[in-house]
Amino acid sequence: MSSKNIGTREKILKAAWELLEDNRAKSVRMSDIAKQAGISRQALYLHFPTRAEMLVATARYLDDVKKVDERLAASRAATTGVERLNAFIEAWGNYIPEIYGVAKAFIALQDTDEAAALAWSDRMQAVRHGCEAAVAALKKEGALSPDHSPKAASDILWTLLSVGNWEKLRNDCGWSQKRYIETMKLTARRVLVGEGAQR
Amino acid sequence: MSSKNIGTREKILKAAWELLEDNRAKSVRMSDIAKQAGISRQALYLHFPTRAEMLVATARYLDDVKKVDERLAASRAATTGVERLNAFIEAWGNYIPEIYGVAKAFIALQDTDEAAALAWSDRMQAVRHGCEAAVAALKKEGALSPDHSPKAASDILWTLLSVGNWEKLRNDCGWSQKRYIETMKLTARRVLVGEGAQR
DNA sequence: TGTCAACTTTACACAGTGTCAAGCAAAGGA
DNA sequence: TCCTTTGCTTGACACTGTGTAAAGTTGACA
Repeated sequence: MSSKNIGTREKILKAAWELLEDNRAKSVRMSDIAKQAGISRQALYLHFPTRAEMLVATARYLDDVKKVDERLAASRAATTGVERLNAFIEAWGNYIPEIYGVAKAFIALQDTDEAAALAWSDRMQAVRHGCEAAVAALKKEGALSPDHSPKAASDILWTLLSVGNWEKLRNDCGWSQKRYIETMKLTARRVLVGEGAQR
Repeated sequence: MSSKNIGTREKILKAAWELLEDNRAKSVRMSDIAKQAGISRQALYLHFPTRAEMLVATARYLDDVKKVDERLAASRAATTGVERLNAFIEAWGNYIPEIYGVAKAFIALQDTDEAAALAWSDRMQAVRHGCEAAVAALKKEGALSPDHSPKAASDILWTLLSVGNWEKLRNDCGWSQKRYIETMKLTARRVLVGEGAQR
C-alpha cells in the first residue's frame, strides 16, 4: 500500500462514477459522493484535495476499467483505410455513452478549473490521435479527399466525433445509438474520402 | 415607460454583453456587471430577479441589435437549394462569433438553470428552422441525398453548425473564420446533397 | 500496552447568489 | 411649499457548496 486504504479510494471513485452516470445534468456534490460511498465528506478530502482532482481520478479509473486505449488501438487492425475509419468510429462512438456522465462533468468544469480542463484535453488528444491515424491510413492508399490536408481532415473528424455532437443527436434529436454510428460512418466517408474511393 | 428607468436597464444589458464578450470563460459575476454598468449590485436585482433572467434579456437584446432572424431570413432569397444552403451557413456561421460570449454563458447555465436552458433551446430552434428550410429547398429540387430523410438531414446540418463545433474548430484547431465557413459549406454539400447535384 | 493510520465529528472561512430594510435625491403634482 | 413616488444606494444577512482545521474514535499490529 502506498498510503491510505486502497479500498476506500476505489469506493469513492465508484460512487462518483455511479452518481455522474445517472444523475445527468444535476450537479453531483462532494457530500453526495461521500454519502454514496458510505463515508464522511471529510474523508473524501483525505483522498482527493479538490473536486477537480477527484473527477480526474474518476476519469482515469473509468478509462482503466473500460480500456479505451485498447479499444481505440484495436481499430488499427483493419486493413483498408475506410474499414479502419469505420472501426475507429465504432470504437469511439460506442465508448461515448459509457463515459458520458463523467464527460459532462468535465466539460462543465472546463471554464472554471484549470487542472480539469487540462485532464480532459489530454483525454481528447488520445481521440485525436486515433483520428489522425485513421486519416493517415486513408492518405496512404490515396483515398483521402483532395479537398483536405491530413491535418484538416483530422480536425474535421475529431469535431464530428465530439461528445457534444453525440449528445445533440442522441438527446436533442432522439437518434438511436445504432443510427448515430451508421450516420457518422457515412458522413465521415462522404467528407473525408475522395470521390473515386467512396467504398 | 412601463416601469423602471429604461436607460439603466439598457446600461445593464450592454455591460453584461461587454463583459461576456471579452471575459471569455472567466465567470462574469453579478457584481462585475453592476460595476461595469456603474450601478450598485442591488440595482441589478431591481431590474432582473435572477442572473439567468438577466442573461436571457441580454440574449434577446443581442438578437435585437444584431438582427439574427433577419439575417437568417435573408438566406431564403437564394434561388437554388445549394445556394440557399450556402447562404444559410454563411449567415449563421458569421453570426456565431458575434454572440459567442453570451452563447457560452448560456451553455454553461444549461445544466443548472431551467429558464436559461429553455431560452437557449428556443433560440437554437430558430436556427433549426433555418436548417429545415434549407433542407426543404434541396428536397424540392431533388438535390437532397437519398441517404437522409429531411428530418435526418436537418438534424445533421443543425449539429454540424452548432456553437460547440465552431468553438472547437476555431479555438482548438486554430481555423480562421473564413476557413470555417468554406469547410462547412463543402461538408454540408458533401453530406446532404445527392451525388448528381453536388454543384 | 502503546502507537499509528484511517476515519469521524464539529466548526469555520470564503465566494457568490439572492433577500430585506432603511435611507436618500430628484421629479412632479396638489 | 409640502408630499409622494420612483429609482437608486448602503449595509446586513441567509443560503449553498467548497475547502480547511482540529480534536476524538477505532482497529490493527508490534
